[in-house]
Amino acid sequence: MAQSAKKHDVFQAIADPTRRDVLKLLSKKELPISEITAHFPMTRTAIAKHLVILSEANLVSGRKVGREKRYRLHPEPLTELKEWLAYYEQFWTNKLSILKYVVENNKDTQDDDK
Amino acid sequence: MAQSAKKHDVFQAIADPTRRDVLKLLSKKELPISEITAHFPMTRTAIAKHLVILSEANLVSGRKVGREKRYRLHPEPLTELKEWLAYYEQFWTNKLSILKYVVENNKDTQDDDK
DNA sequence: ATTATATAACACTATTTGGTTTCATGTCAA
DNA sequence: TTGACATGAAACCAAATAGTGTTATATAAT
Repeated sequence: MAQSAKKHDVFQAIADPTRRDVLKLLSKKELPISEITAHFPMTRTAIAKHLVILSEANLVSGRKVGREKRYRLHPEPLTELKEWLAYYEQFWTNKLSILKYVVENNKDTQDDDK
Repeated sequence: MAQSAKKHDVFQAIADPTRRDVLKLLSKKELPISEITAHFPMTRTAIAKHLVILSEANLVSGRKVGREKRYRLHPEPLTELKEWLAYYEQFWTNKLSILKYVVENNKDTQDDDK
């Protein structure tokens, strides 16, 4: 399957909450699809499709180990996000009210379930 | 369709290239829909829908001025993106090739480690 | 070799998305 | 008031996504 086909970019890849959670999971360690699936209320096939999208954005890659395929995180494409974001930082680095916003809306969606 | 303010989050809002371009446009100055539309190869209605999505993510707001509605940028919700991204910076701050890339493009690498 | 397991490959459906056209409403200016 | 302009809203359409289930293939262990 296409690993470099840029059908999906990093912006689309992280738009989905499930995919963000998958990335978070894989940031801890390499995992096979079945183990990833165990953390979500959906089928393995659905997770596999999410992994395809993440792969197309080059955010993850899979390597076969025996009969399972282990996926691991590739954070590099996130630099594109950071680049994009950098442009807008000029608009808040001199606005202290933003800090207030961050504190009041501290919605970090990281779940460290394992 | 009930437009609850959080139907679209910032991640979904910026997933579309057109919407990212709209944000960039509005970062220069406040603009009415018709002027925004002039920059894109699509109808005013399509742009209006994108603006609804951006509004739901609180990335833009519109105020009526006479018979036109001027939209302006609200960069604050992008901090959520920055927060999310900060978690992954740990994975490339020790990868010097990436750091080099970022530095060479004059992007500051402040880390909001959690 | 047989069997159990992990993943791949399809086929299908429902929903969402991004876009259109059409029509209605409201505002400015002559 | 009338006409031009700007927006809002609805109905509709095509394509892409996200999900399902089933079947096939490859590998590991016995």
